[in-house]
Amino acid sequence: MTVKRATIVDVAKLAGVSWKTVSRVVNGEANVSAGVQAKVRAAIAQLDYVPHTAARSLAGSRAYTIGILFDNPSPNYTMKVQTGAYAACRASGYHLLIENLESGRDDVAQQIEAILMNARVDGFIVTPPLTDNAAVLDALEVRAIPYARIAPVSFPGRSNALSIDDGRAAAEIAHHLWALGHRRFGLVNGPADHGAAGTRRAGFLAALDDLGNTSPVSESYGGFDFETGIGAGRYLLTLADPPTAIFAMNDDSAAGVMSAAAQLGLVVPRDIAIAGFDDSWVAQSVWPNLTTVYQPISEMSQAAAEMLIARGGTNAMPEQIEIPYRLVPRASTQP
Amino acid sequence: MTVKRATIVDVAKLAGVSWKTVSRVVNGEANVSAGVQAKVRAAIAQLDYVPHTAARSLAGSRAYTIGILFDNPSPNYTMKVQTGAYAACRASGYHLLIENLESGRDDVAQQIEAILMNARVDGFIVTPPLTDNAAVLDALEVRAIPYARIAPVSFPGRSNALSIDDGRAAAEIAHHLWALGHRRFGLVNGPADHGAAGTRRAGFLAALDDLGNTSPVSESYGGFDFETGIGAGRYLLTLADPPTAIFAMNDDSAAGVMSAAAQLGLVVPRDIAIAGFDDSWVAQSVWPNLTTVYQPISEMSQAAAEMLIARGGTNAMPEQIEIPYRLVPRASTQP
DNA sequence: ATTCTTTTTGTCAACGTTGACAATTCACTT
DNA sequence: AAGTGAATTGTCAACGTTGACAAAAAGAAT
Repeated sequence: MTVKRATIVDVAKLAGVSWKTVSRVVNGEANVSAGVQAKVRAAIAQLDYVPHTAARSLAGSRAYTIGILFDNPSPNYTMKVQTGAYAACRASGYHLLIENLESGRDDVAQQIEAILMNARVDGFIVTPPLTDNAAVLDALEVRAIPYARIAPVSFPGRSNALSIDDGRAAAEIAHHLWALGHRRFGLVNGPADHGAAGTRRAGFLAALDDLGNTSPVSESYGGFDFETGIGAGRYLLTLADPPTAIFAMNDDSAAGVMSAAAQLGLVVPRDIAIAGFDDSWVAQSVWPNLTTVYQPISEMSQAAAEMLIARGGTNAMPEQIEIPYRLVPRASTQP
Repeated sequence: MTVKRATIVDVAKLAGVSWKTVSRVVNGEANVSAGVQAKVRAAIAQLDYVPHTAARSLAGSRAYTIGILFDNPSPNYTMKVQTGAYAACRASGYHLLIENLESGRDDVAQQIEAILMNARVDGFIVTPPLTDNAAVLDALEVRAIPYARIAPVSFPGRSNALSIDDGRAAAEIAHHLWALGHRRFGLVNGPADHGAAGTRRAGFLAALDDLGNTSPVSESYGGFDFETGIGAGRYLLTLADPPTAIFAMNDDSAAGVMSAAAQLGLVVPRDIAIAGFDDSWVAQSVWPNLTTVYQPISEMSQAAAEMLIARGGTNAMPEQIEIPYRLVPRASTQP
């Protein structure tokens, strides 16, 4: 029924060498003469040989699998993470495993336990907000499971990490709005536990100071979602002296602010300029399209996966890599 | 460094039985006396024993992994599929593997080849639009890889499948709009290759006929995305005798129509009622919130995974399961 | 009691690969 | 020509589990 797959033994027989030699070629080990290499490669191609992952990971120490540990309410974000990691895995013949931790529940410890006990993985890519969850990081380290964090905020330097310069990106937003002539600003903060939101806020405020802004910045607090964005927007826009430009810390809440503006009869960007952060899918699904900062999520994720594949199994000597972001001006802040 | 994991041998020693007996208990095989069962379970619990997936799949025939084969531009959709499948897998100790096929490229055959050659999976969950891609289905069947399709349209009965009654759901939309007093209707079609869109269209039109509708339904054509939704909406709304209610075949394009309405100075739902399909994330991210049909995507996906896990490895005797949908009336069609 | 089933438990060889180590070959020195 | 060390290739035992089959124990039928 099923076509039986060729094994390393078949290849060895065809090439006229021992299996071990084939193994060496497959794994790119040194010290195999060019002639033998060629013979083996030809045999592999002829038989369509593909190593049996389960056998490899049973015999060796690697699992040939990278895991993603996530708990992100935003499907857009999560999918981007996956896309990047997937590309890296496919390139190296690795598999991608998805593990969803629900950190809102009260059995987090058990969930981690269950996941890590079962997971046969060469490393985990950890995404926000888990990146800043000490329990998660501890659990990984106790088991000596390598991991890389994407856009972490707390515990700098604790692990392999990929990030962008949130502060400078927010500052660019400030410059952008300032250049458009705005002088009264509003801010929609993220959830308290999302550290990057804090960094963005600081960068934004510092930049305004540098620019010589004197009027106080109105701040409102919300989650990172559409719903609370509406509330925050309504609050800011009904102040006695409302801002003419609002910076929301992510796109979803920016979309909420736009909705609030519409409900109040305000036209974007004529009456109010709005900027978000992430360049997620919403940014181009609202009208007018949202000015935002492109966060290279899949690039970060891809780099994370490559890192984990390359360094084969250690948390020692963590690497920190910064990936470039990009300001994306769109209609929502047009003059 | 790493805590060595207990193996089946350790458990057997502790319980005072042979490994094979432990294996039997772990796999829930029949013919193990109650007393031995209890002893073995106690030993397993005490040692935190978890079977080694790679070893199992090497020795046995199962891979303890379910794959998702997708090529969906909508992250929301894909994430829902994953969530459902993940729940089913976790419940049975299975792993979830993600494979992304890019059917837009011209090397589809090679991609399938590469994926299926490498994939050690007990079955694939296939999502639209791949569900209706003959090359994909053929490739799976040639290799005798079990699979279940989610919301397929073409090739009915060809495989295990999970679906909703698209036609009846669209008919309910028609009834809903009719009951609100609308008599002039517009339709935004989906891409030609998306069969479910056709089914929805047919159901919608048939229902209007049944209701005694006499005025012709204006149709426009678009993709399934926001961008083309705008174009379709603008077309419909600038007709000489424009509709008072528009049904777009998915939420993204419905959001586009709403945007077009806003650009034309029309107020939803006062001037124009708009309904979508899917109850995706956008539906609640636009204002006013979108009336739509809840598509139980993660339920379908979960059922698909359970099916594949349960029937352990065959495409014979495919099962067809229908999952209930739900009309979700929201503000966009409010009187 | 004795035999015959049936149920329960055990033994052993795969499964396809890697890692440790041994053996061979090769290219230089002397 | 022999000796040396390095480069290349080979052998064999794991890895942790399942499947096929054998053995033992327990029940049922005589």
